[in-house]
Amino acid sequence: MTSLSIAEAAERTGLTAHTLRYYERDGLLLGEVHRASSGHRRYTDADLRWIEMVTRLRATGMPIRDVRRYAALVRDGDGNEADRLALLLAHRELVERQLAEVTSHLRAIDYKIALYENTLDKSA
Amino acid sequence: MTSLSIAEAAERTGLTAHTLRYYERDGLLLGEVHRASSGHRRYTDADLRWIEMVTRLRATGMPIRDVRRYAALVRDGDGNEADRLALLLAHRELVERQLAEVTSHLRAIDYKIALYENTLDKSA
DNA sequence: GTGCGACCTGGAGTGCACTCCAAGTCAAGG
DNA sequence: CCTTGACTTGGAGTGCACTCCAGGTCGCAC
Repeated sequence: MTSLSIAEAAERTGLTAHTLRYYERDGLLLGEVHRASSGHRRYTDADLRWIEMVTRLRATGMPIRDVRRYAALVRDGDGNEADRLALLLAHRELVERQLAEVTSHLRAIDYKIALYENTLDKSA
Repeated sequence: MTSLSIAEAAERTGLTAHTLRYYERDGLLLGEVHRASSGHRRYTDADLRWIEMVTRLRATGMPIRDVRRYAALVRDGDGNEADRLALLLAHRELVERQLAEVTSHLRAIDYKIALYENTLDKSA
């Protein structure tokens, strides 16, 4: 169980140190990150794994507020798995709808691109 | 060529009247929307088609700033098709990367979902 | 024991994309 | 004429997610 400084954790997770502190302050983590005697944060593997999950949720567009809610459920421990599942399922639904929407808009943009490529071919 | 009030245009485009005014003010449209003698905006079919394109660009994550740049190119007329194409191609590239990223994060979340479904199955 | 670099905190600031407000205009209905 | 409702404007306000700052602490190297 290695334990990393905030700078190292930032590098591992792809977040900034600022963001790591912000997530902790805002209740997105499972608790306070352990501190060294100096008061500096020390991130465990478990911390990093959780932060990776948070990153996945954020990268798929889940608002901070909902990540916080999910974190609260996990923090509360066993017994609310159904709630966690419901939250994740709702999120997946949303993401899939968004993926479909973006894909369809992208196709329309592709069509436009093809038009421009045609125009430029002819004029060349 | 019908011509619609801002409320009607809002309904057709799925944007709010506020947003339509904001887009116009911010240079995302191809020019000032025509006004009735009362000073009220009157949207033409061409306006709506352009707004639809803006909506597609926005819905795929293009920042306002870039939509404005694209609008400026179109407004400037013939001769810069290569620039427009480059802008759209760059955008497509970005969107595709994002789609891939979101999809891969979603798969990881799906895995988590499967774990919860398992847990709940067993305990049921 | 002084300087340095990495870190700490509470709180303020930033950028983006809207979103809303106050005060006013206009055309139509009663 | 007066009211009503849909609109106009410039500008202020909001929500989100960071991002940064000032002032301070800690432990190590010189």
